[in-house]
Amino acid sequence: MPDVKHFDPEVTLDQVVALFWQRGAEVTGIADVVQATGVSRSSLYATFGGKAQLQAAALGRYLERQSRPVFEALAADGRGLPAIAAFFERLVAARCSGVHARWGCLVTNTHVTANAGLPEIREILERHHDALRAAMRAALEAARTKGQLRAGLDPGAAAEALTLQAYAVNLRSRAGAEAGVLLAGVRAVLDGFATSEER
Amino acid sequence: MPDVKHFDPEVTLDQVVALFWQRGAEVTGIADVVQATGVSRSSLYATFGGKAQLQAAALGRYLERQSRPVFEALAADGRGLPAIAAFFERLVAARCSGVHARWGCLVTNTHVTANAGLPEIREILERHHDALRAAMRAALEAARTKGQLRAGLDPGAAAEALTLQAYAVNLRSRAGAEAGVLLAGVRAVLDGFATSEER
DNA sequence: CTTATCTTGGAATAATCGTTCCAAGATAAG
DNA sequence: CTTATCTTGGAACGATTATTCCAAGATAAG
Repeated sequence: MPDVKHFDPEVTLDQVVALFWQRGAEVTGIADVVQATGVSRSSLYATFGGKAQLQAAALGRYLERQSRPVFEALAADGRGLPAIAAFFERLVAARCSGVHARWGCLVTNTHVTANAGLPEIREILERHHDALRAAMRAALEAARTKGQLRAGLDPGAAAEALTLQAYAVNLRSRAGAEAGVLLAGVRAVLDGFATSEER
Repeated sequence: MPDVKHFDPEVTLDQVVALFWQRGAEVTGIADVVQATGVSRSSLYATFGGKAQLQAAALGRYLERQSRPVFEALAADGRGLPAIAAFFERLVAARCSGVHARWGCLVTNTHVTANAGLPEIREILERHHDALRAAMRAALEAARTKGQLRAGLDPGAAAEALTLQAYAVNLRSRAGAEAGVLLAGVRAVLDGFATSEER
């Protein structure tokens, strides 16, 4: 008997992700969301509950739609170091050019926001970090079996180092860093993990 | 003949730095500044001009008082790789424990804020980046003369990589990352730059 | 002590914040 | 087509935003 929603919450959430990603969630008001999505305040609150929950939902969706596929591709790529290099080349390209140029990464950006301390947000941040580090580690293990890694390298520490590099790329790209500079930095780290023959 | 200020602008600016650094400038209102400093709105506006300029002034002061001394110490330290290691050990300690634990770095945090695009802010961000990278490069050159670096290492790219690592340490520490994990990541990068005898 | 000049406290501004509320509209089952 | 139930548009809410304004207070020179 009841009425049904006049909009698609999935589509709306995608629009909210874009909004929070580009402008920043803290400086984006509900009025902005209403204008960008065409959905009224009432429907927004009835569907998502409030800004904090909308923010958490958008962050979770970003992780699933933007980050996770790339992480899984990296973890499944068996090439070793070339897979990691390709990951960073795609990352830098996505951060510095194209539709999302200079937007940074929503997860990285969220690290610095005021509500980063909330348990619900912190959990997603940690999930993102663990997923990326695990993917990096898988790629490093593949590199190891192919004899691409120098002796004595700790894969866990190396995976953490590469994950940190990715965060920094996201951060600096939003502030206008040049793609070439970022890639050179990444390449230096990667070369340090390789055998002298591989680099 | 005129009246003189009833407060010390230098002291006030230091208090503002602490406020913006810990809480974030975007979510800190002028009312918060008034309460924390004890200086009235009128005096604040008469002295600093407005929030945007207050923010730029605080950022500039952070760079001079917090960052610059450490950068200069790094650049002047002639030990080479141990100097860089010491820099990161102090950094991680300052970010994860003590008075400023989990505050991150004001400059790093500002990369993600909405007004990071303003020319006045962007300039300070770039100044900070150049200063840190130059200090890293100086330390790497010292390492080179001491024969600590592996053959074929590009000092510029390596300096950029280490600078990026520092940003990531700042970012992740604010979100609660463990000191040991951060140090392990840094160590992995540093080891990759060293000769097999040095690491 | 008068006076010129700056500073200060606090009220007031208009705009925006997230959120709530309710009447009007839309839906689909009976 | 009636009716029960949800959705929707939009007004309204109190709180907070950055900023402005002005009278009252404080200072130091003459």
